[in-house]
Amino acid sequence: MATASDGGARPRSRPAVLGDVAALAGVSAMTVSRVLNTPHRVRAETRARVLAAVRELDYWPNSAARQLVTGRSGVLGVVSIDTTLYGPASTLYCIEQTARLSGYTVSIASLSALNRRSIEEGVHRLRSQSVDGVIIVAPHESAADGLRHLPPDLPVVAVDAGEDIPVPVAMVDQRAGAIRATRHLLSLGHETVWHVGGPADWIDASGRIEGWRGVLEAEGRSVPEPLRGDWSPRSGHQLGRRLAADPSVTAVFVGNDQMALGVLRAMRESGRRVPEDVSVVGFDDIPESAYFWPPLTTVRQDFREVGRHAFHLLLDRMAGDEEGERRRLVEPDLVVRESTGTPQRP
Amino acid sequence: MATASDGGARPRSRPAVLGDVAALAGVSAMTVSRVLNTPHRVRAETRARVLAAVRELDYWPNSAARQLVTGRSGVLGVVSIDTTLYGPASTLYCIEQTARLSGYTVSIASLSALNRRSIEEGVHRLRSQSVDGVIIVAPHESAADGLRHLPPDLPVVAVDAGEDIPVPVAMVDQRAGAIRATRHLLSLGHETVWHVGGPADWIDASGRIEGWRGVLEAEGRSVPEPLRGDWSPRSGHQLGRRLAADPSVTAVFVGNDQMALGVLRAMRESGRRVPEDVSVVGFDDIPESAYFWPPLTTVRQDFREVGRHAFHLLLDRMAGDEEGERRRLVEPDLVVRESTGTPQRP
DNA sequence: ACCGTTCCTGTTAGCGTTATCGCGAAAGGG
DNA sequence: CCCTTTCGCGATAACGCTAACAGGAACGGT
Repeated sequence: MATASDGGARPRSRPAVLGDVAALAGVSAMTVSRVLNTPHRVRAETRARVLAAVRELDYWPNSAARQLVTGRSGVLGVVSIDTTLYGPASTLYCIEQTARLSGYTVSIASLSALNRRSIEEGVHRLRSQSVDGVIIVAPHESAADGLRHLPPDLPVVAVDAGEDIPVPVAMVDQRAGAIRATRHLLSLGHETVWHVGGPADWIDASGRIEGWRGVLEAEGRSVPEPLRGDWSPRSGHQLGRRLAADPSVTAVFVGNDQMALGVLRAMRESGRRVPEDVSVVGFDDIPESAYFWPPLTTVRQDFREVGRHAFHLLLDRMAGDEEGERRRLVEPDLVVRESTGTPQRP
Repeated sequence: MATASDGGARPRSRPAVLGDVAALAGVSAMTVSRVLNTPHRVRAETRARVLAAVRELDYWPNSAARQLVTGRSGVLGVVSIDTTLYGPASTLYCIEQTARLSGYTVSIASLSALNRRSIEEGVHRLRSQSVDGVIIVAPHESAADGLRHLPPDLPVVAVDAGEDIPVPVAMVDQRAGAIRATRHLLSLGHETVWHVGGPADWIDASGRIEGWRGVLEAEGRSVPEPLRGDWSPRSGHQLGRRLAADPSVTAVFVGNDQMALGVLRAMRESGRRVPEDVSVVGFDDIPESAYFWPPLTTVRQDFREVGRHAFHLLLDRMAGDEEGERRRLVEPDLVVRESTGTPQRP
């Protein structure tokens, strides 16, 4: 034993283990374990002695050993697409914050590609690190296939996913957001509303299109063919030019704020004033939106709330609730700024 | 044994362990372990039999057991401030990508506050999950104190940190970026350059101020008092108004792109044209910058490169290189767009 | 006085993996 | 042909912790 030759415990080389603490406190290893896990089951005086020894030796439990015997690791996995994007980054951030409060650590696996294989691989990487559960942030249609073929014994929930998948889902109600944005524009007096949407296989993009189309149809307005961008300002700019060239366009609902930025620029370049000639609404409410020119009317998504919901759904799942909630929707808010107004007819 | 009553191995309830594979392949557990860790030390034929059994049973090693005996977990920790910010998010993303290629998983600990205690707590959380090493992303002066009081036996590197700390550092050369931005403005013919900087205790903010001031002093120009914002568009807007009110201001170097956005808006609101009346340079090159109005001249930081460097520094550290590199700087690039030009004197 | 009960602590036996040593067989060297 | 060396594999003993049981002491009710 190294402890013997240490002659006390001062210049310890090897980190202290349970046995060292037990020896110093004059109790069994089991009692030390109990002090750490179920303190109320140990006499106050003994507990104090053990805790003193813990502090003296600077003892910290070995998570691997604990995990080996309990079967739980206290680690959650998050499989996510590009965490550089505002939405996923915010969601991840909030998942971590929430998880921490409940004593969980979060491990991540970012995806470069997005398909069944990459998702399986991401889940697998985390699983082989023995995570207790996994949250998947992959808002793509193509991800659904991955979500249907998960290891059956691993608790999983998804953020932003379609309707017909076998895991619980937390997400912002995209339809509701699109409905609010579109109604807002109609209520200002616009004949109809054009749409610049996100890429075809994004769940969010589809939801927003549905909501937008639904309102127009319900109100009996003409439904222009939606344009599809790739979320980037560049694509918004390109598509914005097409819309700017059409004088009948007076209101545009854009799928996210970054593309809306591109649209704003395209309008300006084409000499169409916002909001006098054309009204523009975005989606997301990124921190920059309020400082666009003009400040952007947009739909705010509470990603923090989504993260919280996802975590709690997962917690239910890990507790074994097979019949828990299957879907938690977060209501988005319309933030009206200066990029929308009553159309001014010549 | 559950295996016995399983009657084969088809409807397994309990996940397979090493012993199950060994039994099926007709070898000892140790041989299976060798096939997985040092395949070349096993006869090809035996190896094939074992691998077949591994596939048949869908065996995956238990990381906790492995870790318990080897002492290594294959997990890296990243302690970071708000990973919603573009810089930290990008860095984190790239650390994860790089780490994955070397077989490491990444666990995260975001900080809400930033001081010695919060950093120690973050490092501690990860450490108690037995990470093999930690990367700290905390670009604050106040973090330095935390960096000086780390557990001595844990490999740690930092991203964005001051000069006098005892761990290796990877970062963008902020001074160099500021120097390029300032020289660019002077070369266009501006008398001097104003500065809107980040919060006082941010390392990056200090570096940018130093670079900016250094150029002005070297060129014998007057050095205006720098203004300090908080990185947000809002603060850039407020400070931009002050600058817009001063007709002698013709060039502004702003500490990040978001504040630059606010400055652009303030200038416009005050009737000062960019770049005809005032030139503006930002820092970061966030994806939106090219679509600001006007498109923003800015300094691009390659966060991906920073992430890569940080990981490799940590790898050296974990290999035991006490005397490895201590500082890796990444050169930033000036991206000239349309927010800068020759001052037009009346 | 006796018999549950409750409280507190210890003993034993793993959890699933790899380090280490050992042994027989095959291979190389004189 | 004998003596080393290498190769391929197995037996055993940890790694550090907790589940499960066991047992003694103290307590209260009959």
